[in-house]
Amino acid sequence: MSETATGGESLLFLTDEQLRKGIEAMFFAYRGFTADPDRILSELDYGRAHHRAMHFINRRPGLTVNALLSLLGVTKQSLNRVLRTLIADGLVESRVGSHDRRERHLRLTQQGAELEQRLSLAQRARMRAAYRAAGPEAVAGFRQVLEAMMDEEIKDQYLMLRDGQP
Amino acid sequence: MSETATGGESLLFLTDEQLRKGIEAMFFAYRGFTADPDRILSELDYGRAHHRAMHFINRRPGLTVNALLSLLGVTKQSLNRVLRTLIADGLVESRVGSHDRRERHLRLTQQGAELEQRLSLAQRARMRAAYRAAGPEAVAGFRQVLEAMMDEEIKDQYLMLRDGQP
DNA sequence: TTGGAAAGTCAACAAGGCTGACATAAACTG
DNA sequence: CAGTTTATGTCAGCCTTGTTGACTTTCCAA
Repeated sequence: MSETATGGESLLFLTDEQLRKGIEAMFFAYRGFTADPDRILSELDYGRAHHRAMHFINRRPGLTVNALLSLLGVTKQSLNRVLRTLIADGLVESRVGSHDRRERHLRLTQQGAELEQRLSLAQRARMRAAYRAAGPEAVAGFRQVLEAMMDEEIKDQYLMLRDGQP
Repeated sequence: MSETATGGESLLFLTDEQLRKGIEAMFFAYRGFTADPDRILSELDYGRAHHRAMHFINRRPGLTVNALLSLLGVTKQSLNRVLRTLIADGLVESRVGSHDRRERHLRLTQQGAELEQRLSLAQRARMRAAYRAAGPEAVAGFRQVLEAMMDEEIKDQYLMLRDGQP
């Protein structure tokens, strides 16, 4: 099989060498991705898990515990521990569902929204700098590759979140 | 300031909305990125930390503990725990440096190289599928954005690894 | 009215981060 | 040569965040 061209299109970007660079880029970039919020969180005695929970609660106010569980991909026991501290600290509010009273609907309190904003601002600042440095075409490619890398079920959730009422 | 054009170029890709999508894409994609090796590792009673160590030892055979430490961004105590099990299990070999005998130089054993290959193969398979689905232009953008997202010192290490003798 | 879903809780455990303290050997420096 | 610095390893203890398993309470829906 020719290595330089197949069907008229170069496949050099699929070499193990290229893949390896992508893998290492993902690894190192993810460190940067979480670094800024992590710094803020550690001052407040919270962790990444708290940030993630608050992010999605902010994105979908009133979502149920089950829905959050499925977005985060962790067990309810693990989430519950985080959620309990957030509720105890007055950052998250848990309301019994009106339609189905077994469900708990979660939303950020004023105070929770403020912290979420602070974390989100820091994370967006880095992302914005990266986007600006790379340019719009690169950003489109960035998102395409990431989306293609997701597990199917997770991608469905991502798309729903991405395209639901923004 | 105009929102639609600045210097003749649209900046719509820098809206908070776009940044948010990128942030969520990073989060969900990273799950996919680690999912396949994680499955293999959990069967063998190893974790992600073992994989990361083996990856870089494979990439730079003979690298010192300090160099590995700095690539991974963890403490020596944390790394040592992982390294000790890898050495005990015969996956990694530690040799006293010939020039500076304080240093330990790390390399994969035959057996270690086999496991590394297995993990790497799984991870590359997903990456390859994502690359193929997105196409070469997208892949270039993907890497550009990731590189722009890294911390400076980490980026230097990444570039050295990326461009050092391949 | 009963089955099962949603949620919460308790207990126990593991991985993998962290800090601090200390030991050793080797290399470097004055 | 004496003293300091560097590279590494190790012990002890702590934290976060993940896991499983067992069990309860609530309460909707068939």
